[in-house]
Amino acid sequence: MKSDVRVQGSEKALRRDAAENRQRLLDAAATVFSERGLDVGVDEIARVAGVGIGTLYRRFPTKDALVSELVRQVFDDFLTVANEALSAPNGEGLEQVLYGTGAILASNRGCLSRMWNDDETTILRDEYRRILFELLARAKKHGRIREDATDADLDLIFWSVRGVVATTRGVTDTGWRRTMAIMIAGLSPGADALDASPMSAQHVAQIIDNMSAR
Amino acid sequence: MKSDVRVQGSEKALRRDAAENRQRLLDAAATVFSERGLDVGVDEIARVAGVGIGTLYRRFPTKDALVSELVRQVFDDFLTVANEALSAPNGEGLEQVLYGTGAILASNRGCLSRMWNDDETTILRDEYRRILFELLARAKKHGRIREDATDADLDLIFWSVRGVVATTRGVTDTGWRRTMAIMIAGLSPGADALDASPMSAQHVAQIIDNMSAR
DNA sequence: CAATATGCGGAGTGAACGCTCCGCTTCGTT
DNA sequence: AACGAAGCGGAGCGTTCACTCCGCATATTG
Repeated sequence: MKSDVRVQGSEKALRRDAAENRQRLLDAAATVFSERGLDVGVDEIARVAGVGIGTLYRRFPTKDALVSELVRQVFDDFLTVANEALSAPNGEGLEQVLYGTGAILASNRGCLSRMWNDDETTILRDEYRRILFELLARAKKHGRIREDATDADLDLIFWSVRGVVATTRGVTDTGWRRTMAIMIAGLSPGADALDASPMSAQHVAQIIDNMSAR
Repeated sequence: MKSDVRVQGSEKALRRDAAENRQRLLDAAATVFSERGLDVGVDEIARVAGVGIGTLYRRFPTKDALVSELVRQVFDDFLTVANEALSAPNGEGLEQVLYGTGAILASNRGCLSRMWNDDETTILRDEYRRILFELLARAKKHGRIREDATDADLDLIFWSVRGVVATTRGVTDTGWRRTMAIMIAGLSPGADALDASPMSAQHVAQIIDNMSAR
């Protein structure tokens, strides 16, 4: 979703073979982490990518940095989906972005457990959440979502679906889709009154902080 | 929830000091795993329990065995809550057991990530699920839950809440409670039609198998 | 083509961690 | 009190895994 290797123009361009290898490493890492989790060793990543371990470490200072880059790309995808949903009519954008987010989560299982963020990812995440909140407001205005739904409820949907995706692995997509449908139905105007108060914004902020902390 | 040390009467009773140490280890493990996750080393568990590493390994053959015992106790608690809910009137037992389960999950964060099961735990789990399904049927009969809700939806609630609990850590209980409320509302008769088909029983079985596999 | 910078591979290093082993201690019994 | 069985501690072992280092290879420039 972003092919230029340079970041903020501060790094020198890579030699052609080096750039290729970098991409192979990212592809290999995405595949292997998805299929077998983040505990797979770096040597396995290098092997699948067809390069040496040294090459991996010349391109990514630590294993965490490699994972971070993958996470950054996932958030990049989230943001793309969110921006597209902004064009949806009649307040339908919220549902669109939620299902889109679920689909991305489902195809990036490997990175699910480590969602903490570097500075760049934090920016993407904040922008993504800002758009989600805007879409929630629109959905309310069109009567698709109940008035007492809160921004924090969207975070709950995210964490819930992430949990279901992590559990259902590659077995089926019906699990997270059904979860999404149930939660959206629970936030629709016709549903019963909710028997629990929403999370406070302070709590949400603290939780997100914890994720970044490690 | 079960103080006798013997299992199936096949093991000899422990010496008094040994039994004490065993309990201290379980308590220490529950605390430490809850607060810092399952990656904490066995030496730390032993240190907190105030015993040597050797003592830990004389009582539990592997670290996994120690975790398994904790998991078994959690499922024991699930089953207790489920049995209590069977006495609830007017089909209210389902909500009771769901919130009870959430509370147990929230107080056992450490074991969340490894829910795979030994034989004994599998029995507890199956019985627990059987009761949940019974309570779902009753809730439907009393018009508290929509007719098109399925057994598998209860598994989704479990996995969702577990995901939220894992994310919200010790910050707040409002997160998982709100999630539960939203999902129950989504399964209430008044809510919108669900925009997704349920998980098949086969898929659920496969997913649960995967959890036991490792 | 020559010259130089950049990149490459993978054996090796150090740290973390699960687990074992054995000399010493404590408990329970007679 | 005396004795054997059971328990205890923790140094140390083996393995795993992230990461480093350096002699060789390749791309790029002029």
